[in-house]
Amino acid sequence: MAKFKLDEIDHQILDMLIDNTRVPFTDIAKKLVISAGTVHVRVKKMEDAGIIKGSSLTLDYKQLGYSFIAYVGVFLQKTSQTKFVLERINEIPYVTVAHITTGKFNVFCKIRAKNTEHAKDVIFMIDDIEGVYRTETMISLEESLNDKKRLMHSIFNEM
Amino acid sequence: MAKFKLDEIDHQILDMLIDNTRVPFTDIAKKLVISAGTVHVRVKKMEDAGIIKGSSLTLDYKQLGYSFIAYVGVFLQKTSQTKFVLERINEIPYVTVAHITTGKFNVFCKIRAKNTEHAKDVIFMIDDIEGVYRTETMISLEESLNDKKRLMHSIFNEM
DNA sequence: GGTGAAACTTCTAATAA
DNA sequence: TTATTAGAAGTTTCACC
Repeated sequence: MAKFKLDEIDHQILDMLIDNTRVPFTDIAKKLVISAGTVHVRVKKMEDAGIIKGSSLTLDYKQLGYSFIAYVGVFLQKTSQTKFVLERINEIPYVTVAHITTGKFNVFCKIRAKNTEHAKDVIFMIDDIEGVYRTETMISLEESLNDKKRLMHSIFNEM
Repeated sequence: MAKFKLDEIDHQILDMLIDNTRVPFTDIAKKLVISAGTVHVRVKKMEDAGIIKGSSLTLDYKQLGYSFIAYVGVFLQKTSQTKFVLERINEIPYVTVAHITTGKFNVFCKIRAKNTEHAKDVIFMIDDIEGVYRTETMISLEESLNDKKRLMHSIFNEM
């Protein structure tokens, strides 16, 4: 993970790919007035450097029947159990992301479920993990994802 | 957004694309023993139906100098201001996702910042929004993302 | 629905600058 | 480092199952 300095061309390439990973390199090349070979080399370099960790689809989970989102704060009996509990939590597929946090909770995670009934099952799974003392749930009534592009622009414009 | 029934082939296609959106359709076709044309048509159909909302790169934000993650709970003076405040919050590029929630907070969001100093600025931006009464921050010491594939498998295996 | 092949487009690696 | 190039590979359409 060597420190890697991105230049303006790299930013522009990421800028096009972050919205649509299947944009042809020839399109990127045309827009940036460079060759497709250069785009290819640069993307490869960013992949090798680990800046680009991968690519993924954005699916409509609502349409797949998963419209329930909640955050679950987890209290542990002992802080030393954090790693163990985190691992168990990450085994639950309905947990999309988990954190070790400062503040009142030891672990904090986001879950995605079908409905309240299903969410209850998921929360009980968490409650049942050895070392978990108590959980506190916060239900999302509406989620708004912010465009990754905007964060990227902020990052680039100050580098 | 017509109800759209995915079959086993669709699942397999998504399964391959979710890990790497640039997998050639010919590779998918080979693996599923169907023609590349079929893969193409099916992906297009899922895009048209909105199941596939898009594709995006996974970047290493740590390497880009953004290693700070926190969740910020927002208390409002009046619940009626929720929509307005949510919009203002979403204008901040360092906010990656925001929710309207039940429970103690009115709005709950995730932020990504360079460091504690920068996070302070971001939190102050939120505090400064008209209608925001108070915020409460929870700092992530460690984040572990769960594999999307696992949620997808759970979704598919029960449909 | 799906196929297979044709026509077209894109990728990639080697070479040259 | 970047550009060019050419052969390999991938995409997309379409006539036909």
